[in-house]
Amino acid sequence: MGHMTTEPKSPTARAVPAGPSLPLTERQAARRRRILQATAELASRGGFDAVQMREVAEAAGVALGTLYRYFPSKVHLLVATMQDQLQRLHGTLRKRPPTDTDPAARVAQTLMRAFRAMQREPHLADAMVRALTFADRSVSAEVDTVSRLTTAIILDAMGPAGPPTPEQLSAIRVIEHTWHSALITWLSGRASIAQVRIDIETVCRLIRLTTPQQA
Amino acid sequence: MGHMTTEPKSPTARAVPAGPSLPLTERQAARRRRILQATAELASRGGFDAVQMREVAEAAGVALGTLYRYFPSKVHLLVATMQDQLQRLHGTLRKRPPTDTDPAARVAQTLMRAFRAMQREPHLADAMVRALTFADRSVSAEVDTVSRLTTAIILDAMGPAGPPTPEQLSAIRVIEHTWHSALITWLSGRASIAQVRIDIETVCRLIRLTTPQQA
DNA sequence: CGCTAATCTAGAACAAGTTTCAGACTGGGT
DNA sequence: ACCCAGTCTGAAACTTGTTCTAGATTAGCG
Repeated sequence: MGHMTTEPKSPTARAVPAGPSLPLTERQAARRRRILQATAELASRGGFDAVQMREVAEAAGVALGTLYRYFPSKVHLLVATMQDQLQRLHGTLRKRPPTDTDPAARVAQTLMRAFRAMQREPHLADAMVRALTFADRSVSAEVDTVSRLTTAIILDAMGPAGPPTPEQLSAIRVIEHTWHSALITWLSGRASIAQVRIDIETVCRLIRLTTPQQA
Repeated sequence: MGHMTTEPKSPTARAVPAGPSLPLTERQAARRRRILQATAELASRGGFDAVQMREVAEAAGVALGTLYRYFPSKVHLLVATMQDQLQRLHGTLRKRPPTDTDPAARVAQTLMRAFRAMQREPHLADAMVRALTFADRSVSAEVDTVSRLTTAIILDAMGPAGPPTPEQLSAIRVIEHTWHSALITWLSGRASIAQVRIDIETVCRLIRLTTPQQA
């Protein structure tokens, strides 16, 4: 599996960062898109194991070395894919926000919607979630981005509140923990869909604890 | 990384199961012990990546093939190590149960004690927890054992209650989710020790919700 | 003791992630 | 049009998990 000892790249080594901060050539942006699409397709077919770097490279019409220049490891690649999918989901959710009046219920509703999306592509979900929890320090930044995206989605679901209190942020972190871990147990066949729903609903009660003020 | 397509072993292939159900020779039990110890030592030194199957085999004085007969994959090996360590921890905790009167606080206290144990061996914790969350269906049974052990520890901490209600079991599942996921974020450097404590304390409030009867 | 099946060992072989390298290609600046 | 630095390609090499094989060893049994 090669090493991966988070050492800073030597001064001459370059990388192709992800953010729109760096000016990518049109061809480069296209390459990146093709890579992510190939990854999602392979993942949808067979999950984590089916995403093989050589196959991704070939499917994207790119040399193996190039793939590694864009994404320094398989885990980076899959976490980037998750960013991509999450962004898409966020957009979808914005269009049809949850209907319930209770913030806790809205969050649960939103997460269940996301969960249903994953049920439609369980292999893809497997690849992304496994990568996410397997990621080591060298992927911190990228995983953090995913976490921030998830937080944003939950905050959106909670409704048009002002700045969240520290207590609410704790609750949200715990909800995210539960979300990821419940997904894992579902993906590895140790929990049913119903059980995941119960866990999500259970943890969402924490939100109620932090917003005791009633309408 | 080879395949791992959970196929039933051919009728002639044997495996050396773990449970005390199977009568292991003394030599075999010793081999198994040596393997687990070598694993823990290597893991303590350098975490998941430092546990290399060839090295484990050599350190345990066993052939590579034998190692694979006892533990069919690296993940199996590390999950078994976690079972081992958890059992040890459970014993230790039984001796000095938490002191607080509030069940929720007792659970939090217990988990923080476990967390402190992990802080003493962060690399070992890394190896075990990463294996646990990376495990796929072929390791379900073993991971489930770990989960049951964890549940037992939490139930112990909650105190001498009768059979837990379904609601309490949900809360416990959510606590376990949070526990695993919070560990992951700590191990990958995305959360501080303080933050893990807050998350644990936050999620433990769920217990209070399920035991409203006061003393 | 001597037999047989199961187990263990040493080592080669294979698979997939990762690294490396020499040469072709591209984009911008002159 | 020409040149340079940076990029991309194709292919080989290396690492580590996993599998396979042929031959020793061991455990139990008559």
